[in-house]
Amino acid sequence: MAEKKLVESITSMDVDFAQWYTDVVRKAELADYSGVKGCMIIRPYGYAIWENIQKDLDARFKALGHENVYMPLFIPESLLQKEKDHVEGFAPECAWVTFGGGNQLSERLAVRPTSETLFCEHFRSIIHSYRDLPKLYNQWVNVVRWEKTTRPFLRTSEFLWQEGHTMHATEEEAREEVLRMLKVYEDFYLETLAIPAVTGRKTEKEKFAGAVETYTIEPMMHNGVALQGGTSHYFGDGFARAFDITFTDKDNTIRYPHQTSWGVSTRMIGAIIMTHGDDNGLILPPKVAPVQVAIIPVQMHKEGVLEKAREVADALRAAGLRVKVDESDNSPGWKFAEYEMKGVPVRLELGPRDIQNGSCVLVSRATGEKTVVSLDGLAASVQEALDGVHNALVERVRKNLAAKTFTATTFDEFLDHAANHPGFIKAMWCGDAACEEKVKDATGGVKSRCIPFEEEQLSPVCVCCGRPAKHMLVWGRQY
RNA sequence: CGGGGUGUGGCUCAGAUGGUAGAGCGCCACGUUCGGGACGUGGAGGCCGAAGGUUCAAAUCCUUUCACUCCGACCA
Repeated sequence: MAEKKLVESITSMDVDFAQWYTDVVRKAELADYSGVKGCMIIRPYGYAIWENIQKDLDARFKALGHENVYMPLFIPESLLQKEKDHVEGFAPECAWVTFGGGNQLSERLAVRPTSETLFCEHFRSIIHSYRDLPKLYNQWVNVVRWEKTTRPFLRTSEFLWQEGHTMHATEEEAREEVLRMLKVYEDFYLETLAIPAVTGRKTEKEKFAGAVETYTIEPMMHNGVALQGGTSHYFGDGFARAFDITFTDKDNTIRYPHQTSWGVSTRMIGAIIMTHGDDNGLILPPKVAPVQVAIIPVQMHKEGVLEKAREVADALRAAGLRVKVDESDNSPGWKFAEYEMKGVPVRLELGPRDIQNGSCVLVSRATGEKTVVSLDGLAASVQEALDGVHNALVERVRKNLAAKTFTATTFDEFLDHAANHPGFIKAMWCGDAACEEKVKDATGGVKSRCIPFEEEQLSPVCVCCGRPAKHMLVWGRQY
């Protein structure tokens, strides 16, 4: 991080974090603005990250028995209205189709903001017996939510995500599923995205529309602001009752199944940018980087340089790595800066000198450290370096999270942190939504992130009202 | 939805008191270069976000509108 600033075209994070973010998004060619309000164009480099995310998560879902399905893009209004809390939650953000083929529709159709209702309608027709349960479904789709203000990846009117929807015979089993899937997200964030994060349960005030309980993963961005990084909901049998989904149990009793849903979105790409990036641009976790190794031939007009570079690339590819040789006629210096900006985890410099020595220069994007490595057994050295980048990122995020997590036992202390120390605040809470409201007003936007799974007993009383505390909350500002 | 900002070649911007568009970078061609954003020569590219209005004349003044962006409220 103490590297000198090489890319003049990116605004420094310390000067203007928001501007830095949009600079990185555009300069690294992740996304571009489109002619459609609030919607972005995800460019090939950004989309390739999403594809890698999908591949990894999809395998995790399937390993636990989930099957992929596809539900319609449109939801009839009557269907959306079956569950009261759900409608109220989404009504303000719905886009409606009122015309089709030049004719006004008899019933308008919502462009899906989420698909609980469609799944419920389908479940009603396919669930009849305990033998039909559980149903473990997932879909990779786009959804539309009419947002007031948008920002690439973090909040756009249309975004891509996966939504898992499951039905279970018992509450116990459904609750296990909810926590199991949150754990999948937590593992994925850590193992694949190199982002250690806080997990826990949302308060009543912050939970999903229609849910009994909402669990969340809350990564902290480099600047101390939280991002709701994924959610897993337990619905009880509320939707099942609203949609009249029943099954006959083993004891010949008719029961309502218990439901869950869980999702993560392209917002995770925003999380990657904002947790790992630096003033030279993006830093991609090796597991999702579209290009893991950029090979820069130096003096490539010299006999044998390009050939050797291609040969090295092929050897690395054979070892399962994603490799790019930049044969363009830009100068090596330009290429160094370019791949740093695009966050390629490992760079190899290969010139006549190296070839003569049977070696090349390996540079880590995480640390900037340059080492000379032998071309013999290069794949192993590169893999080691990629692991090194992953670990360095995890360590850096862990430190940032620790350094920017504060504790408050009095309201004054809380206000001081909220005003002067960007990050998370741990504090005790009485359980009353009124205190959450009061904190939000007093601090200009600090909200409860979650009741973490690992609570501490910081004080016997609520930091806000002084009544006996029920839980420890993690608080923070959010994107 | 409230408050602020910005719209001029692909990008960043310059265009006082209105007179019909410039620069740097990028792009294309050729040549020389190549170990931290190389250089030379030549070339292409914009009626100034859009619509009205004032004027002999509008990138410039007025009105409206749209888009983007930042800060709030709302949400993944």
